Amino acid sequence: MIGKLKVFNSLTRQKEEFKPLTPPHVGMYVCGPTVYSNVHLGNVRTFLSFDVVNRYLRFLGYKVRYVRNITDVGHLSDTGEDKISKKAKLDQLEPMEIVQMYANDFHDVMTLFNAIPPDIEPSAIGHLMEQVEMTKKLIINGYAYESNGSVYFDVEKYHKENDNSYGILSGRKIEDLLSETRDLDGGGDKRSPLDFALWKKAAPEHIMRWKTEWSDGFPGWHLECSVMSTKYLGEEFDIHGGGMDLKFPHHECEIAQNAGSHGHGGAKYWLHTNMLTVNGQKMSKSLGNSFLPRELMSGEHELLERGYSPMTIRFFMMQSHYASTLDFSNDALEAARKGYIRLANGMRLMQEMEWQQDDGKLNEKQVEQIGKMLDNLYHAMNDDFNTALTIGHLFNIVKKINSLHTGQLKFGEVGEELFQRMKETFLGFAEDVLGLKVEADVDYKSLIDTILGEYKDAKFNRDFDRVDKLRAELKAEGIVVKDMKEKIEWAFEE
RNA sequence: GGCGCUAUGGCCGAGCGGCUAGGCAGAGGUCUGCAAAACCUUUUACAGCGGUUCGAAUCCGCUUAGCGCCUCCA
Repeated sequence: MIGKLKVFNSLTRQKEEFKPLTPPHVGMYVCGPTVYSNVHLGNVRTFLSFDVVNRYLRFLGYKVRYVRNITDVGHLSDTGEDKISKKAKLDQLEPMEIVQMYANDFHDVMTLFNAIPPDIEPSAIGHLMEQVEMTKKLIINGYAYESNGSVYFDVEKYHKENDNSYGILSGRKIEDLLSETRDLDGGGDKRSPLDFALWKKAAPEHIMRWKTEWSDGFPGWHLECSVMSTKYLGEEFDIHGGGMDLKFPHHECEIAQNAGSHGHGGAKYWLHTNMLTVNGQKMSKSLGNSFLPRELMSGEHELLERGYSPMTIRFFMMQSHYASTLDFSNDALEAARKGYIRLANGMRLMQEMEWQQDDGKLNEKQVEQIGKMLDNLYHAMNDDFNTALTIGHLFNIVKKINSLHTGQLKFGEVGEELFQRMKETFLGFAEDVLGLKVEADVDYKSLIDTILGEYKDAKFNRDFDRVDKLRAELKAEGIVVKDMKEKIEWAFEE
């Protein structure tokens, strides 16, 4: 390994050296989507950011257990209804149909963007028992109380008895919160407006409900992440990630639940990704400015001039740091598209390029320069996963690749050993770490048509050797040419 | 109102005390049957006003503009 990995820890608000609790193992939990609708690009950005974190840790040799949940219950909308059941009612479907539909969509989208799936993808409903258990434990420990069939977390009591630690993550002061809370959804059952639900009694019309000793109800949103991270990663684990907007109250409450039930706050390092913006404003479903991945790819959106491929979008996102906001615009996307083509061409050349001895003599200056460029890739990623800088360094290497390709730089000047290292490192960072791949952005149908045009000309000229050759070459690719009376057709070989 | 963040060249976007970021766009050149690509060179910067320092996009203060969280949100 070259240098040390440093991460910006939201908990301490500092960049810290990353030291796993039990190396070489790393436990990472990321808050996944609530599957009540299609994921939008903002969601995608967060998951792609953590995809790179996961990839880089593995690249460095860590054995990562990556857990990312699916929220299928407990997440309430502003009207106080469960998001899933609300959508189910609207579409006249079973809540689980909604869950399945959008979870499938989410997975499809992440696959398109070449994200590595998590090792465990637990769902909230699948862990109801555990949630009930944790709620009981919190009651026993005195940090939760039952009120009218619901169970709430006693924030102030927890705060007093645990070093005033409510607000430790988000930097909020409990007094400020108290003086400014707005009391929504008739929380008359709560002792304090700061308290949050662990278990909620279901209204009669509520479809998703389970029987417990407290009531027919459903679990609170914050609880699932505490339960599932603890179950699969332990009471203490390495990394917890999520979008900035989850920092408060969601993650703050998670810490409180963890500490309240077993004495440990959960993760050692908290990583938060920043928002994707459109014209300077946060992309969100509620603001109505969100883009669906599909819209971006097809270009069917009023703000878009054309469609962009998944890798172009991935590249575009990697060009900024995960903790900075990233603004979406046609110009930025178009620049990314061209930039990505340049990088992809470099990747393609590098994949195919093999060492060859030529008349070049080892050039100290080149060797040093290239060696430094390769080290820089590590330095950039080690610095809190700086993918933007990494890409900058990759482009510098692309110049060298192109020069080798055109012969402006001789292989001999680089030397075999460095060349092999260059190939391995360059492709390692581009493909394995950043998760970029060369996409065949070529319309194979028009390619076939071009070849068939040749075929037709050759036939017209009675150049049957050429005709036979073209037909054989296409057949080798699994395509049969069919000479019809009026035209020439093709089909996949059966 | 509280807490926090950001302002970099035509566009995007790194850097966060001295060392060419990078991409896109623009200009010139090399190469080339043409075109493209590639390579080389090059023009536009650090919101404003003060301060700290031998030296500041980079640290501190103020001003201005914008954003986020505080309420569902990745």
